[in-house]
Amino acid sequence: MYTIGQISEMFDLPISTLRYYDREGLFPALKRQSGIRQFDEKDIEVLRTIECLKKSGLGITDIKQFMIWCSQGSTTYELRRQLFEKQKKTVEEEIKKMQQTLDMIKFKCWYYDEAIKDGNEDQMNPMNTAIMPKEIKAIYSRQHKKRG
Amino acid sequence: MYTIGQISEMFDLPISTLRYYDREGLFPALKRQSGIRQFDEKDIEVLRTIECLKKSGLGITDIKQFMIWCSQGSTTYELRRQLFEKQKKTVEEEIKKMQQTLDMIKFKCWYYDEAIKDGNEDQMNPMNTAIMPKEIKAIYSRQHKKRG
DNA sequence: GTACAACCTGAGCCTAACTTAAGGTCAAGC
DNA sequence: GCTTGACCTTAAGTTAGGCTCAGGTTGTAC
Repeated sequence: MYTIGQISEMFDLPISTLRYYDREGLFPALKRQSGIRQFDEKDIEVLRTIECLKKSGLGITDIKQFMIWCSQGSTTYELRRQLFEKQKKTVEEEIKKMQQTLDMIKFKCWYYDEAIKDGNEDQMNPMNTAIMPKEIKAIYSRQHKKRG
Repeated sequence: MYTIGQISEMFDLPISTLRYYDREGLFPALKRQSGIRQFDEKDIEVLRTIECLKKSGLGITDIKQFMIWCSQGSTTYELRRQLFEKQKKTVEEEIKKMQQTLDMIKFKCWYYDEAIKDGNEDQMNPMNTAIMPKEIKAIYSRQHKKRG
């Protein structure tokens, strides 16, 4: 059994955040002793899960839903599996987008290296597509509809 | 020359967002005709840049700073380059973390596949570390300090 | 029996990035 | 000459994910 202060140290999370999670219903099984929260191993597992789900981009309300499903036993396995399948796709998509953004940034680094060497960038043209390698330009232009 | 409505369609951004960006000073060179915003090619380039910087995780205030640097000409090349170098590292880090999260999610998918087959998950143990492959467990356990 | 730390609650505050509401201008079409 | 639609402004509201603070309780040490 751990107090909120011990858990706070353990996970390096502010006490206020843990209370907030509890208020939002993220610890359906958390016990109390004359008002004071008592965290056991199961609550620690729950907190680990919260951290994982948060990292994957889930919001507090979705995490709450997941915790409710957990407390409902094996009838919700399928729902929980679906949640993770969906989240898998989301994260995979996100990684792909980040990779494109990274390519863009790498181009910008190169661009400013050149600009510093040459000293001839057009003042209000922070993204000169004319000199852009075309694979970068493709990513860049994907961000808006064609005109005309 | 484009109106705010045309730009809104072009970039699939709400008009309110474009006005918000303008209010925040993200279009230092935007012109007006009797109050009405007139977007030209340069403003479109600026908006593309805004979208790119946003994707890389930059906040509005940092983007504004960048736009100010752009309007200050070649004396700020170095500052702008540094911004992108920093951002490159940030995005690379983020991709790494996302990759770990993805591994975790993949494990969860597998876990629920098994649970659905066997029907024997421990009810309040949403993350059973005992059956976790150890490379996943390592990622998972990294999230909190050791106890005892 | 009192000092002190650690806990509790509820209400309100905060930031980011928008969004909505209320009220106003202006040109075109009928 | 009035309605419609696209534009404008300022101010306030929203959502997420917390944080802070005032005021109160609990438990252990001396």
